[in-house]
Amino acid sequence: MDNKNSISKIKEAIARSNEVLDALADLYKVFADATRVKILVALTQSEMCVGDISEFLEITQSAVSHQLRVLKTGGLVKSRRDGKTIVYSLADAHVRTMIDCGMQHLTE
Amino acid sequence: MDNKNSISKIKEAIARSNEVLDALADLYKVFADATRVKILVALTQSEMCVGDISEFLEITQSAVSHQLRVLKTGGLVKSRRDGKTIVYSLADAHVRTMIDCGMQHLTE
DNA sequence: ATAACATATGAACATTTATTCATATTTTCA
DNA sequence: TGAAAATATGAATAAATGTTCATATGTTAT
Repeated sequence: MDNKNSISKIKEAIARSNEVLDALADLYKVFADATRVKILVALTQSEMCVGDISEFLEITQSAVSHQLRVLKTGGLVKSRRDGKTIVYSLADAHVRTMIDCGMQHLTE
Repeated sequence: MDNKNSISKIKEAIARSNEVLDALADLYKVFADATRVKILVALTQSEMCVGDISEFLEITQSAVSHQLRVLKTGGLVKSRRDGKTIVYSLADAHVRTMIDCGMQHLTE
């Protein structure tokens, strides 16, 4: 059957891009947490240090620090030291695009 | 301080859109699994029944069914009955856009 | 009606994940 | 140098998640 044939073509295509699709899921995983999303959205407005984020999200400094590590490992934020504090900001413009893309889906 | 002031402005903005940001994280959650991503990408090529998906992903029919429910609850796929089988397809064009957006981030 | 087929569902289990607590590290300033 | 401040890290715990197994539901064809 023709349908059968095209399904197996798709199967091959998926198998070929298996690693990419795993990476794609991993990328979405980084966005898939309310705390991280709020951190990212906040960083679209201004760079911030850990203490500021902790304060305005009203969660412990440790929790923020752990989540920032996830975001940094995922390549979504970068950091620089400024005296005693460490200032976080979005890694690049793509992050903003990803958020906008999701928001657009929500608001249809 | 001016920085202090702008941080508290951002805090208010985040608090105001709290529910939206929770929903945004929930949306990303639906994409945040390799099995679901592969199902979605497959569906960008052609609508498919559960058995086809199960076969080409080489996972049990039950697992596929469970994941399709997550995708459907999340509003990413829709289904229609065709005789004995149930055919799944992408819910709308936004899904494709979300995937493209993620892919673009990966391939920079 | 009943057998066969396709899909859905619920319970159980293992794995992952987010947070907290305690503590380590690094920098500033007295 | 030593105390204080800001951040990072590791272990522990609770909650969420994905898969499998067994079984239920719904559809077709005999």
